This record gives sequence, structure tokens and C-alpha cells, in this order.
Amino acid sequence: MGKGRAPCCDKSQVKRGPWSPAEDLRLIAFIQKHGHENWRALPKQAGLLRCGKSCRLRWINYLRPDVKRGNFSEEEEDAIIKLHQTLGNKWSKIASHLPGRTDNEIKNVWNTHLKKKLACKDDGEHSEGDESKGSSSTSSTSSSSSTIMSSGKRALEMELDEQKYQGFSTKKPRILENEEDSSPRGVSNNQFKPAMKPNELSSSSFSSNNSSITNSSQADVSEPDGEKTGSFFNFRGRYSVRNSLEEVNKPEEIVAEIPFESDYDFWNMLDSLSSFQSSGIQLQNVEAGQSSRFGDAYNNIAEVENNKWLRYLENELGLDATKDENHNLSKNAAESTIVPENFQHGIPLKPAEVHPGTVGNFHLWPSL
DNA sequence: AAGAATTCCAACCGCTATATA
DNA sequence: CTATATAGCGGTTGGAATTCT
Repeated sequence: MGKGRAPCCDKSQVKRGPWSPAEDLRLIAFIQKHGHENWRALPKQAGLLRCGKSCRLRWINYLRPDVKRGNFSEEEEDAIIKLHQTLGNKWSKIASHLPGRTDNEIKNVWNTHLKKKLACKDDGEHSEGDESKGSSSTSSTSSSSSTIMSSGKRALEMELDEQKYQGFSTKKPRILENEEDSSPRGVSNNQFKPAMKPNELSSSSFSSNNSSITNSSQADVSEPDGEKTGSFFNFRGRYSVRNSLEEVNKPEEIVAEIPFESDYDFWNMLDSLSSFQSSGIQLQNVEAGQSSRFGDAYNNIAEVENNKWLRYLENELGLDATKDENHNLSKNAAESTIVPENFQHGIPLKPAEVHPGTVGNFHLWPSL
């Protein structure tokens, strides 16, 4: 009876299913401020009705700043295939060789694409020209992780272009070519894929002391290239936009599930987000030994953008009113509905246009 | 246009490993 | 050493998105 492992949480007390933007925001804000020393305690402290495990998963797989989104490049796929040959289904090990990729994502790609790909290869052997070209022999790093890393880096660069086109769809398009303006059913192209970058805080920058993240992608997060790697909200997944918005638009549910109104700390957290992030940049730069000459400029831009963005976000989420009602925190009404410069008319501008250190590059779900 | 079938992936589940008392 | 708590990992699945008929 008392034996065995206790459940990680009381399942009847926790919320399950897709994460809403509000929850994400909350989790991000909390982790930025407090780190994640204790996942089990985190949801409670953060005011989330989720189990710690769920929070951890959400953070590691999607919210971490260094998570890379977007399609896998050929190089990455090759690397996965090779690594899988040697490591088997050790997804986290494989992920550790692919900067910015999570074990879950790799696992999914393996199960959905690569297995088939290999099966096809085995069957039709050399039928796939471009497939066999680079994959096998040439770059057969056969295990040198560093080699894989560097090819991964190249892959990142290559992917930049790709992401410019794919990056803003909620879901990875099945057909990638000619998709730029043909919107999938029910999902317009300005269906935002939040790509905010509360500034590439590397995970080491704010969870350095307690980071238990195993994915070694940190190695790569210092890349100055703004948009490429992941970012908070660089979601591609179905954000369950409808659900999310429904959720935040239902006051009674919010009250029941996420007691925003009663959480002053959360709003303070939001307000302090930008400054915190700004310092995060500096910290990161110092840590990474990068030039910090952008530091001040970053901070200013980031702060402004961040504030704008947060206002916008709150507004979009329908949290603004709530907040104002309850906390009277609105500092500048004029900003309350401002869309960040890089996010106008519901269409995110090119991430590259945003300075790597800024936070403004953050695209959101549509206001329905 | 509508329904069925298929694909894909985010999130969950349960187990193991590790840390701590 | 044992018991318990927590983190992390890998397998599985529910259901939304997309394609097919």
C-alpha cells in the first residue's frame, strides 16, 4: 500500500492537455525569475495548476530559449540516423548531439519521417538521389560528436532560410514548397507562431545554478544569429489556438484554473521581465565571452520592445483588463494595445530584422 | 463540400536512475 | 542499508491538421 512510488501529483487537481499561452507565459516568467530548482514545487509557486512533470516537459521541449524549432535539415536527419545506428533509441543522447533539438522532437521525427525514409532506402536502395548524396559516406562522422555539431551548425544556417518561410505557421506544413501564402485550412499565415525572443537567454543564463536540462544544446546557444535557434514562444506546434483563447476568455475558468487576479507577484514578474531579461543578455554575453558592446543598446531596445510586447500579449490574452481591474498596473495606457513594431497587422515581420538581443520578436496567436 | 483516412506531434504515462534523509 | 522524493528518459496515445476520396 504505502509502498511504491507516490504519484507525482494529484491528477484530479491538475490541469492537463495543451498549454495555453497564459500558462506558458506564467511558467516562463517564473523560471526566469526563480529558475527551476524544484519542478515539483514549481507549479504551486508559479500559480500553475499543472504537475511539475508537465511543467518540466513544457519548459524543456518548448519554452526553453535555446530550443530550435522548424524542420530538420538534411544534415540533422543524417546525424540522427547515424546516431541512432550507434545509440539506438537513446533519444536524449541523440539530442545532446543536435543543438537545440529535444529528445521528444527527435523521437517524433524518427518515428514519423526517418523510419519511413530508411525503409524506403532499404527497399529502393539508391532511388532517392539527394538522400544518398550527403548522408552516407561523405560526412560519415560515424560518431564524432563535434563533427556532427558542426554540421548541425551548418544545418542551422541553412535552416534560417527555411524558417523564414515556415516559421510563422502554427504547424509545420506538410508540403513545404509553394506554401508561402497558401494558408492551410483554418490557419492563416498570420496565424502567429510566437517567436518572441525574450532575448535568447541561454538556459545557462538564468538557470545556471540549477539547470538540470540534459540537452546539451547549450553549447550552441551563444550563436549570435538572432532568429535561428529557438526562442520562447517559437512555437510551431498546434497551440490549440482556439482552446487557448477560449480558455483565457473564460473568466470563470481562469479563476478556477489560473488565479491571475490574485497573483500580484505574477504581474510584478511580468513587469520586471524585461529588465531581468536584459540583464540576462549581459550575463550571457559575458559568460559566453562574446562582445558585450551591444549590451546597453540591447537593454534599451529590449526593454522597450519587451514592454510593448508584454502589453500586447496581455491584451491579446485578455489579461489586460483583468490586470487593470485588479492591479492598476497599467503604466502607460498608450502602450496597452500597441503591437510591437515587428509584429504588425497580425503579421510578424522578419525575425532577422530584430536585433538578436531584443524581445520584440515575438509572434502570437491571432486575435480571433 | 463533406466525410473518411492518414499524418503528425504535444503531452502523458510509467519506469529507471539518482539524490537525500 | 532502506525508504522516499525527484528528475529524467523512452514509449505511447489523443486529437488536431491535413490529405484523400
